[in-house]
Amino acid sequence: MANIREVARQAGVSVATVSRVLNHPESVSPSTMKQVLETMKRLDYTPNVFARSLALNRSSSIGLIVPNILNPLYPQVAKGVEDIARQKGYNILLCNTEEDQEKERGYLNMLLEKRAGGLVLTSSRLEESDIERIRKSGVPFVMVGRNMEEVDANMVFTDYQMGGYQITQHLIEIGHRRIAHITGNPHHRESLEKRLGYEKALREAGIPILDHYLVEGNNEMESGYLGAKKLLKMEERPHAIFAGNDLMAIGAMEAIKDSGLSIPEDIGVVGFDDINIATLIQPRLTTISQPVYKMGLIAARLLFENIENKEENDFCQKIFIQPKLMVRKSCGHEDRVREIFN
Amino acid sequence: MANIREVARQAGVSVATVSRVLNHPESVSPSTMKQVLETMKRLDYTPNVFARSLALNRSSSIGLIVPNILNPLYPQVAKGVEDIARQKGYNILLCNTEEDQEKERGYLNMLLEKRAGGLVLTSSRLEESDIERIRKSGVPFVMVGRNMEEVDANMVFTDYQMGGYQITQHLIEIGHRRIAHITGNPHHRESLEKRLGYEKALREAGIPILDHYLVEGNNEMESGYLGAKKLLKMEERPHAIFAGNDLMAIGAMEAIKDSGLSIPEDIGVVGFDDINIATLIQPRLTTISQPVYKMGLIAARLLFENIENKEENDFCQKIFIQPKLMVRKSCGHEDRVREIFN
DNA sequence: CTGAAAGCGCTAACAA
DNA sequence: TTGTTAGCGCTTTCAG
Repeated sequence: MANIREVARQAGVSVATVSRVLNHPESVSPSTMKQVLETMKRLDYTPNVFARSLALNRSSSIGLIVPNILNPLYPQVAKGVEDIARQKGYNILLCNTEEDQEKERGYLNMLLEKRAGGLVLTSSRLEESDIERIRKSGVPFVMVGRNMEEVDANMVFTDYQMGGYQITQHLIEIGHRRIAHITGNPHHRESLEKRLGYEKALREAGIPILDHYLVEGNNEMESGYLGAKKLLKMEERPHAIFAGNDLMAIGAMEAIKDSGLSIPEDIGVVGFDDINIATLIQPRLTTISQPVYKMGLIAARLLFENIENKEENDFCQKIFIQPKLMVRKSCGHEDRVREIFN
Repeated sequence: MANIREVARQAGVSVATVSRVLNHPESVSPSTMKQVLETMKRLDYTPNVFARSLALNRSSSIGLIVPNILNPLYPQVAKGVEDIARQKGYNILLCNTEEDQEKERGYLNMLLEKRAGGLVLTSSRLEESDIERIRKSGVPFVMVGRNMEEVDANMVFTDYQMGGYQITQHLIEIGHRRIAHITGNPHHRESLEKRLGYEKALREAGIPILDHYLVEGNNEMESGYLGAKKLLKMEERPHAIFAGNDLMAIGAMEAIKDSGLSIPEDIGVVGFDDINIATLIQPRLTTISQPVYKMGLIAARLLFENIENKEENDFCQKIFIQPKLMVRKSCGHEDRVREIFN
């Protein structure tokens, strides 16, 4: 493979000029420019990325950290980020943490060592001190799906509390009173916020908040199944279950079906996320929609703004996305159903 | 960040020795070894990957090319590959081609330029000449989910023809006679093979193969929807539809439901892949299962064998994985149902 | 077992 | 506008 020196030699210029053609084309005269470009093409020259990265001390990769690539939410975010990154000539380093903070920290170290050009952290479990470390490293980053209020950083997220509020309120509105909630990992801010929204809606409606209607899950389908089983055993079986995400809602639906009950006649179920499966299962799942693909796009654009103008971006943006209630059939109340599919 | 020179200085040795500690520990005396290791730890030293890559002319990234990250099949493969890569200290460069050959080729070039340590190509659309180019570049690679018989390369794939045969035969066995097939992209080898299996089963059963029962799809859900719509309009409506993958099967099911028909009473539907949604929809989808996560693991292991012993691996492996028929409810014949989700 | 030194290919400051 | 040259940090011969 030809290198820059060979191009320079054959084009009859210095390596600096060749480098300039690539990096500062405005500072090269049209004629030499043409000369060099032709030689490059003739020799099928491609700059060595390692050498370039070494000299610049940064790479053209975006580190993308996701908690669980098997949750259909994240491939959508990934696609959003990737679509922008490709345009910019960057590529994606995929890091799947399996909701494990240690793993996530390990990946973070790796990405910092590899001097990723930028970072997108989705539903990150990192602590403030980790974030501080990223900032110190100078690598631009954006957080998606997590609002760390106390931290000054670029973020794109939805209003989870609002979402939890909206969907609980909807359940109340259509007549449910005994409403249970299966939370995500209770240590996660998002889970807490969804729950706060849930409680707020209950409180406003004058419905007592019952501890035993609050079941702990972990965002995986199985925990929804288990959580629902637990709820179904209760003497005062809930009228409806609000699961902290769609995966758990689907698990809950399975549990309900397995118990010989039907949805929504015997018990309503709603979720959060609006993953694509939500419209494919029966009954279709009422849920809160977040435009995840778009959030990926937005995050990536924001990231590149920071990569490209490192200096002037000392002000962080917190981009708030309004969640949207998708009323389908799993919550009951047939006449309010809006069909989504096709 | 400390560099190798600083470590060498503080440890009172040469940079070469420090490098040796990292790369050829067997050639360093225990005492200096200890000395150097301690200094490294004290200075919190991490080798600069760019410099290393530049010197070695290869990186510690695995390029992973997938046709469509939104198809739940591929995140599973990705996870398989990633799980192995992480163990080996490699990371994943994710490339999503959207089934576009040009895009795939673009990514391939990028990965070759970036001197990826290895490549995993899933359901690749590349041509023989592209494969030849990879081989020439010396970058080890493994293909997943595509069998290029004529090409000598490492491959992990399932027997698509067998799968198509098995599932069609099952449909025949339980009484269906008019069986239609919605193909994947007809230019893809896998689609062709599935179709050949379908035709073979029909032929063996003495059922005529009808051109108009062969509808062209493209592996996306919508094409399944459209394909089924087309089939439902026919005078002699098919008894069952074999869709080339689960996504299309789900699309077909939607179309059937939209037409007011029921599955499997009016018409049976079967798919291919056994993505996780298959057990979540109603009726549960009869399909052909491939252990995709495991295939990812196998492919990655094979890849690292090649990365680690570049010389001695001049023999390519073609790893054939037997597909498995998962009989559920969408094909009809209740009494043969085996439940999967518990 | 260890050290000196020559690259790996590129960028950018400095000079012209 | 262009060229010279000093790094960037590491690996690996080649000597010792």
